[in-house]
Amino acid sequence: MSPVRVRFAPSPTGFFHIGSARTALFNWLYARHTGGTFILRIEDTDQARNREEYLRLIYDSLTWLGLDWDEGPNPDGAGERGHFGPYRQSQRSALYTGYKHRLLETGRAYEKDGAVWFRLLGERYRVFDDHRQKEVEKVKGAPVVINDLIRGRVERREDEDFVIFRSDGNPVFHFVNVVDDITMQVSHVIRGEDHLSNTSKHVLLYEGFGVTPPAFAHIPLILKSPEMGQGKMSKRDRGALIEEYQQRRFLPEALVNYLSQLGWNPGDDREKMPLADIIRLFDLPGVNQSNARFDARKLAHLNMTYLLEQPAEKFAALARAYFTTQPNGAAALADAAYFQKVLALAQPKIKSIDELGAYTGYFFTDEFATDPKVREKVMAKGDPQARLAELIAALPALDFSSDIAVEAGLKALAESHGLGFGDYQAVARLAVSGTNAGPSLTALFRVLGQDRVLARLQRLQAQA
RNA sequence: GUCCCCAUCGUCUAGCCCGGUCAGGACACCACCCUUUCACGGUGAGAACCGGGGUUCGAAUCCCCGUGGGGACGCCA
Repeated sequence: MSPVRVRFAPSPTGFFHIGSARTALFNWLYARHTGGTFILRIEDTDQARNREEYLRLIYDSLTWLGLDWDEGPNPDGAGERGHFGPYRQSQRSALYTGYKHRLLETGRAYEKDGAVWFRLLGERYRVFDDHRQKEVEKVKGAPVVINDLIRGRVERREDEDFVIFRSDGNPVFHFVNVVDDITMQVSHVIRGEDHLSNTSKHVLLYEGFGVTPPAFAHIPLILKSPEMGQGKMSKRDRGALIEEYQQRRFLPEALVNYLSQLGWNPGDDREKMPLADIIRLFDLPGVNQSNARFDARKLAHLNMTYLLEQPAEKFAALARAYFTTQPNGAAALADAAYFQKVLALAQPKIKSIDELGAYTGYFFTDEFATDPKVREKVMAKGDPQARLAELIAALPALDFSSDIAVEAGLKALAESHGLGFGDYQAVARLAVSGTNAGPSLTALFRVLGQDRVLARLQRLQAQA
């Protein structure tokens, strides 16, 4: 059997979105599963829309996801690797011209209106096209049969000659795609189902060149989640761009894990699984045929489970990188030991790194916001002023050496007034953090320290 | 409009190929437990075979027709 060679062939005409990422992932997984080669090819034949920054984004996104390519431009953009290059279509024009002449010479292509057209074989007739509202020439030829690895046998009839070189002299997608796959010896074309109806053109082109087509595998599309509306996910949809997850500092392994299971599954109940297992179990016949809707909540949940199991040092590194980019991040990073203690409280509670700012804000500044609703509720119940006064009176003598000590001290305080711990909790929490959610009160006290806690209790007392 | 693909809980899906298990898991939602808050975790509940015809002793599973969803119909990729 010939070696597996697959490619991901994005065009740098826009942001890198979730659907592209999954197509790249499935190609990459298949290459790694089979011990084959993963090629990155840049389809930059649309000169009007290509942008250098989008190219950079492709490299960065793939690298961030951990989808390394064996052949293609180097990730830093300088030079390339592999023996089938160049890997940017804009640099392959001589090759395309050669292949164009082959078709011209055999009569499978002809010039018209300054463009070059691929000639279909069969009986010709003219008919009015409803969709385009004009009369066109059609060809009645044999249907093209595609034996798709995921869809099975698909039959489609191509009935019109189509342009392979524009009148501006540039080749079009269908043509370069096929020529590149031939010359790069691509064995399996794994791409979105939106290309299924293009495939008949491609197969015809292969036949025109006298080349056996590669195997095709058309994967299902990613649709918008129900609350986002109908149709396939587009670049404009919230959560559709890889960049967003990168900025929100999702763990790439969580995103890869989630994406791998959108249209594929290991055949059992496992969902969270190490990449090595995904690679081992992934195969084309296991890919689903129906489109999948993107579920941001499930992704967030998966990210949380990954976050939970990160070693403290790794979590700290992620947190540092995050705070470095935050407006008030310097304050958080000022005291490394204190920072570490705060992170220990936050790690088991957040779903993604970007929640860190909101979750830990009051640890790093005294000017934190107080939730007005929480405040109203807390101050309306029981006798918060009395509890505050008791807390303030007891605080100088409170032992802050450990959670246990803080807890014992607070319990003793409560008992001395014939009350329970719970009678102090809400108001104390409001005073030190401005909210009603967060780490345990004892941890909150201990990490914040005696001075901060006292000052914040007094401040609330004065305000109320 | 024409062509192509698809169809199991709200969502991702197992089961389908090789008909016969209370149609299983996960996310979300709800309840309870754990918890001195909020989460996490645990337990439990509700929740699906799109409809109609066949084939068969028996259909989520095989076939056909509807319906619904998606995609493609560019000198874009």
